[in-house]
Amino acid sequence: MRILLIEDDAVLGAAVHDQIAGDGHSVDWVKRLDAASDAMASTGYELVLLDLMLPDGRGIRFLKELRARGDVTPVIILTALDQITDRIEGLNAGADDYLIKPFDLAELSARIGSVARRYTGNPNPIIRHGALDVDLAARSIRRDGTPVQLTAREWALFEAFLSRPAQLLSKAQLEDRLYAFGAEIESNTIEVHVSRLRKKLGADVIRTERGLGYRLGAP
Amino acid sequence: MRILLIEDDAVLGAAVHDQIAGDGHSVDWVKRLDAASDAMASTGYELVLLDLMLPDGRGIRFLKELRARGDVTPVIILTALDQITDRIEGLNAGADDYLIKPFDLAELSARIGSVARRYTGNPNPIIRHGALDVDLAARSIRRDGTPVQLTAREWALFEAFLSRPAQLLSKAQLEDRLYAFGAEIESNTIEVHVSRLRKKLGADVIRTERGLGYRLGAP
DNA sequence: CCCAACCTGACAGCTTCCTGAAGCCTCCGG
DNA sequence: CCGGAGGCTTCAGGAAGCTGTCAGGTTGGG
Repeated sequence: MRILLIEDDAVLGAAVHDQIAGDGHSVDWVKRLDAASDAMASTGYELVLLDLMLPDGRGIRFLKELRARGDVTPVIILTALDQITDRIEGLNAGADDYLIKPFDLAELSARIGSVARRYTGNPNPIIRHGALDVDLAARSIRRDGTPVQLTAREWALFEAFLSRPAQLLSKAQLEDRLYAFGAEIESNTIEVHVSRLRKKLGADVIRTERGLGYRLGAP
Repeated sequence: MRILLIEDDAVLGAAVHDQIAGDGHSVDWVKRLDAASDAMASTGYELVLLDLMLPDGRGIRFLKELRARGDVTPVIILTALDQITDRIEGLNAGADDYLIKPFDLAELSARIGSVARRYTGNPNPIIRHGALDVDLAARSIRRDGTPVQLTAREWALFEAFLSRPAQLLSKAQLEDRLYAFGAEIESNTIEVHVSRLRKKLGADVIRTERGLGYRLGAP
C-alpha cells in the first residue's frame, strides 16, 4: 500500500516509517505541509498519516483543504494527548481514524489494516450490543438495522463507554476524556450529551448511577 | 473464561485442553469444523483456539465466515511452521494472534491472558471476598455471580472496610471517613448504612463488635 | 430481668439528574 | 460579507432516588 507519512519529529517519524515499511507498505515521509501538498499532487497515495502539530501550519488545515478538493484518500491522525479538541475537530474535518501519542506501533499497524480493509470493501469487526451494531472503524451505528447518525461529541462519549464496557465512568472522567486538559466545563454538558445518546440509541444504553457516574447498559 | 478449542490432533488437543483447563478456563474441544459451527451457534464463547489444518475444511474459511457474520470473538490460530502463508492470511481474515507448532504451553497461557485482557478491556484487579467479587476501579460487585448495585455512600463505607481488611473501625472513625470535616452526624446514620450494606452483600460481610465498632467479616 | 447498644422499616427533605429550549459558535454556500 | 444551518453549551423547571432521621423492635451482657 502506498502511504504518505507527514511528521516533523525525527525520532517518531523514523519509528513509524520503519514499522509500516516492515509491514510491507511503501512509505514516503515528509516533514512539512508544503512538501506534503506537493507529494499528494504528484503521487497517488492510498493512505495518509498526519501529525497535527507541524512547523509550517496546522495539520487540520491541510486535511480540510484535501477534503475540499474532493480527495477521499483515507487519513489517520497522529495527535498528542493535549490536543484532544483538535482530535474531534479532525474527525469533523474528515479524518478516518486517530491515534494518541505515544501510541503502540502494533496498534498503528492494526489501524492501518483496518482503514485499508474499509476501503477495499472488506468487513470491519462489528460490535454487537443489544439492538446496536457498532462499526468503530467506519464510525457507523445501526439500531435494529436502521442507521443512526452521531455527532462528533456523541461519538467520543459513546466510544468512552464502549472501550471499557463494564466500567463505571464518573462525569469528571468523561470530561477529561472529551475535553482538552484545562478546558473547564461549568455546566451539565455531559448530562445533556448522555440524554441525546439515549434518545438516539435507546434509553437503556447508558445507565446512571446516582452520585457516582454512568455505565454502559447490559447488552 | 469459556474457550472453544478446534483441533483434530488427539495428542496436541489433549495437552492444550489440560493446560488451559488447568488455568481455570472452561474448555470445549471439538475436532471438526461442523461441530465447531454448531458449538459457536449454541454457546457464547469468549475465545476460540483454531487449528488451520482440519479434516473437513480449512480453518481460514471458518474464521472468515465467523467474521462475515459480525462475530468478534477473539481467535488465536494454531499453525504449523510450514503454513506461514496461511498464518498471514489468518491475520488478514481477522485472527487476533497466532502460535506456531510446536509451541510452549506456558506461551499459550500467556497469549490467552493477553488476548482476553485486550478484548474484555478489563485488567482491573478483582478482590475476592467470600461470595463477593469486587472490582474497585469499575465500581462493580458481584455476589455469587449476580451483580449488586451500591449507592455512593454504600461504596464509601464498603471501601473503608476493604482498605483495611482486618481492622476494627469505630463509628467515629467511619464518620470521619464518610463525611467532610465539620459535617456532624447526629443520629445512627452509620448503623443504617451498615444495615443496608448487609442486606445487599450478605449479613456476615460486616460484623458488629459491641461497644467498639465494626469489622469486615471473614472471607 | 434490665439496660444499653444495635438493627431496620418508613418517610420526608434534598441532592442529583433529566430534558426542552434558547443563545452562541463555527462552518459553508451564496 | 452575509445569512442560514448544524452542533455545542448553558439554563431552568421538574422528576427521581439517595440519605439522614426517627421510632419501635431485637440482641447481648451483667
